[in-house]
Amino acid sequence: MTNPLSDQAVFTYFNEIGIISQLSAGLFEQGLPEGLTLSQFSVLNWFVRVDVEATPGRLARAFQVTGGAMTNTLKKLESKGLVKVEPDKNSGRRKRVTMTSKGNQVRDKAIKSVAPLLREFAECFSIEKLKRQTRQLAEVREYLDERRYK
Amino acid sequence: MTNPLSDQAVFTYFNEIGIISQLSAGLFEQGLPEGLTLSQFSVLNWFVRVDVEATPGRLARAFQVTGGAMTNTLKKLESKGLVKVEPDKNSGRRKRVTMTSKGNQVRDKAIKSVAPLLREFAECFSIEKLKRQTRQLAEVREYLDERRYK
DNA sequence: ATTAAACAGTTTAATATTAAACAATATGTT
DNA sequence: AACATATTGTTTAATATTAAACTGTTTAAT
Repeated sequence: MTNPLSDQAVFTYFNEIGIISQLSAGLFEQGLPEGLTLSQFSVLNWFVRVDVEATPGRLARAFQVTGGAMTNTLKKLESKGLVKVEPDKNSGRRKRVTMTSKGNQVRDKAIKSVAPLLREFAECFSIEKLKRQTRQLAEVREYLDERRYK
Repeated sequence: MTNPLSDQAVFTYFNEIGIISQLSAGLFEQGLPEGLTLSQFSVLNWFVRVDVEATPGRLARAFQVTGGAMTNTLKKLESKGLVKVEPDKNSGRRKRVTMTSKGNQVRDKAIKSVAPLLREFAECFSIEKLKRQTRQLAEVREYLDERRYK
């Protein structure tokens, strides 16, 4: 039995998320240096937080984008000299992506430029609440990810 | 004084939101009929939930997109015969947008096609929790919206 | 009444993304 | 060993979006 009320609740939920995604990405990118996009910054940040090397496929999976999108992002980063993309010695179809020292510097600069934005936000919203929300969001994200190819 | 830990928490929060936005829009659009995009469906849905007529500008503000984006969305809807766009009799620069009866039918059909998706989701996540989260998200959305043009 | 400013909507150029087709390489089965 | 299949990454075409320039209209100020 369908329940239009709960349907509407679910729809509204995702609608809010979509708008926040759009607004936050816009605000965030305004603060980024070197014409970095959010995707590009995210890749640089990944190299600091997760691992010092990666394959394009691993990055694409990490950010839930298509391989084509990651190819594009990496090309932009490479043309700015922020990452290095080399053939993998052990496998002819893989590539090995690493961050350059310039990439590291630009990432630090980016962190500094957006810090005021983030701090201002953190003043208005309790970090504890935010973390609680993040855990709930992660559950939803995992749910959606599982249903991605159905 | 900067706090990198809370910066990271805020960043992770918006990152989860961005990924959910992407995944949910993709899943949702797969279920939509007539090649409707999420934006197009959202406009149709608006006419049922909010008002029977609108201007392009009002819709653009409601969905937090640029005027150009709304022009594009309305053109697509108009070419499918789902909305009608007329000059406003009282003002030469405004236009008057209404949904056609076909638009109404397609919206109903769309609601029906995505209902299983929404219902499946509603079974996994308590509606009460969802509504609580939606209220929190709305606060964040309002915050971002206020800072949009700073 | 003129003129300047604000407003509503469209157009243009640029871009990030997707899905699908493609090339090259690796893996597994017989 | 040979061949089919899967994997990895790139390319291509389409599209939704943005910012900025532009057109036409209304409002306000003098």
